[in-house]
Amino acid sequence: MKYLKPWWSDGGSLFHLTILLSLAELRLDLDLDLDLDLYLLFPPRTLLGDELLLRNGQTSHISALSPFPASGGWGRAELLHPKCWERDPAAPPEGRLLREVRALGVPFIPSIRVDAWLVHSVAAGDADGAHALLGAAAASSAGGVGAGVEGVSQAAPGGGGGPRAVQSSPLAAGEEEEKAPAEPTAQVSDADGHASEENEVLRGVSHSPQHEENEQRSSTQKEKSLQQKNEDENKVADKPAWEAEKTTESRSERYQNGTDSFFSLEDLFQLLSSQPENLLEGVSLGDIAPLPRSINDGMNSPTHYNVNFSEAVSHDVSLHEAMLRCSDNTFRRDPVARTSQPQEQILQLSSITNTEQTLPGTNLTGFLPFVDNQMRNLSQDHLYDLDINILDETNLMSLATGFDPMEVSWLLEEPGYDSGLSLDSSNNSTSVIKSNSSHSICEGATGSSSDLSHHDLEGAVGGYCPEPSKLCYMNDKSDSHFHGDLVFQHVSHNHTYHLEPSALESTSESFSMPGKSQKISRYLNDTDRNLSRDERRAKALHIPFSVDEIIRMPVDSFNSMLSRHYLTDLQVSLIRDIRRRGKNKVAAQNCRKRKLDVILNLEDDVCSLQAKKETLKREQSQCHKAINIMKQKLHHLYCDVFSRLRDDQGRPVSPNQYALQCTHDGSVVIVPKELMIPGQKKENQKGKRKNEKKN
DNA sequence: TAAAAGTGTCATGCA
DNA sequence: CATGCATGACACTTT
Repeated sequence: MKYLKPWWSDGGSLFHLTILLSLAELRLDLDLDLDLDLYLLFPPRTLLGDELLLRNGQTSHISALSPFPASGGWGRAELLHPKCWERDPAAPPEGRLLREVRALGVPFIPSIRVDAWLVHSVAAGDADGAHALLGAAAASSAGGVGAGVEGVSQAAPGGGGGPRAVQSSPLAAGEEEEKAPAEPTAQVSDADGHASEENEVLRGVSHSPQHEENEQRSSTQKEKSLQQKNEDENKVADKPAWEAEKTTESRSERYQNGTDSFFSLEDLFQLLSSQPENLLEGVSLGDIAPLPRSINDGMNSPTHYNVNFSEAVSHDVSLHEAMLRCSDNTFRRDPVARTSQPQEQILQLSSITNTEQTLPGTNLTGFLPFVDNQMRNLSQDHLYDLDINILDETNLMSLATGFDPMEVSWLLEEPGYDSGLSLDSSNNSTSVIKSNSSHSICEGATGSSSDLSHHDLEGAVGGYCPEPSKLCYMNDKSDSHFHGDLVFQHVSHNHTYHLEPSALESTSESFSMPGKSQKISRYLNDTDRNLSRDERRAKALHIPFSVDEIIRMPVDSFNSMLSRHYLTDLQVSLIRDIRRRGKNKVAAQNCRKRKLDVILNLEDDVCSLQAKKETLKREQSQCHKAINIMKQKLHHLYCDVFSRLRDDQGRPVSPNQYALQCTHDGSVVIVPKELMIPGQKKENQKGKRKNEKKN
């Protein structure tokens, strides 16, 4: 194992650590000896040439990136550990980071980058082996870097001993050192020219005289620490992981009480979380799963590794991880310098990246066996800058940040999210992803830019973290314009409903993704869960108006409001969308009410008409009855009349031969039936039949 | 678990 | 032309 010792300042260890939390692919397991200053830098996006050392042994790099902003994309801030304040009362009560971030007022997603880089890799000397590498390049401004170095290739001796090599890496490193004491500097320089050259590039100040001096110094320290470490390792070697963690914790305490202060990332997150306007609002330490004792432990075996991953991230996120490595700060901050990366290396890495893209998924479910040896060597060479002390004397904590691009960007990608902006323009940020293929680790880092943008949009504005446990990215003001544009572009092109499925997938945008809402809702805390989507969006974008206000406000007031406040295009767009949707929602509700009222009214009409019908039927039957009664009376009267009638000869008049007929003048005459009007004749006949039947 | 009801949203047309 | 409103249609959620 090779470790590059963090450089030490007069006041203690000042370890500049790079932690790039890619929302998609990066995950960091680390626990570092951090003390005085912690510089947090906010990468607007991953930079070209950034290497990703994957825990599965793969090495990747960023092959396509947007230009580095001329203004300097790296926000940089300082966070002071409370212990530092104690030592330095004059130190500001809060880190520059917080102050600067507060001053930003722009969306940012917490991320952490401390000046040096940290490498965590499973590239090993053999194909199946794995080793963990923790690298700490010195900050360019920070002076030399001690280098307790062991051969990387010795991390997993015996080939096929990956698990063992991983789990016992620190110990194994010590053993290796005892058996064949490695000369760190010599190894660095003894590496083949190619590797050395790359190391030169990557390690930057590592080869400075001061650095060499520090290396020697740190080598001594490393040997001491190795002895201590080996003792500790032997004590805890057979203990369960949790016991090992306890041991590590106690060791941490010891370090805290000792000369070397201990400052883990957990401390960092706690510190951040303790801030009133904390940047990592809601960051749950539960999501920062403790690493099993050491990175190496975490790298112990694929199985163990996976288990840790699953446990480390308590969400259903796809756990991708990688360490984003860069040579040094200068390199990282300077795009020109960055482009000076050896093209060969880039190409090689690119090829690996491309190979990686073909792999199903990136959640590192196992160690990939096909790691190219050359690549491995390259990785090893790049991993010289590792300080065993880091593993040795630090409580290795897992910063489990397995981000699934689909899930970390849930807010923006909520089904139906519509920025209200045009559909037709291309999605630049997406194109970046596509250019790198959307599923590679490399893309994960690169894509994290866009993903970060999502968070920038949704979660980070004003420091709001929609998914606190997920969002650990910080942006700084210098990046805001750059990042903001990216964000806006992304959202601008994020209309969902006419995109092809592939596009939806690539943009993590789904208009109808079954189960996604539930998935999203899982990430919402109780407060946010009660909010509507627009409310969450408004909250995410830190829109200074309530959704209700936006919707109900008269158009004049609305327009004046928009003009009065300085709002980004994105905010204005969202506000208009909110207003449009809100009004339409009310309109739809009214429409449905009206529709329901119409239906209810129609039902009432039906009921009343049915009642009326029944009434009429009853009246009809009553009329019929009355008519029949009248007819009966008429018949009786008829019969009575005829019974009294006599002809000229005194004989009774038969009603069968004669009928009574009213004349126009009102008189009644007896008419022979054959002389009767046909209608009257029939009527009389009917009456006769009825009477006969009744009789 | 399937079906119905409810809801939000979008597209479209009209005023 | 911008805006509001109404409404059908669709997808999704809730019952």
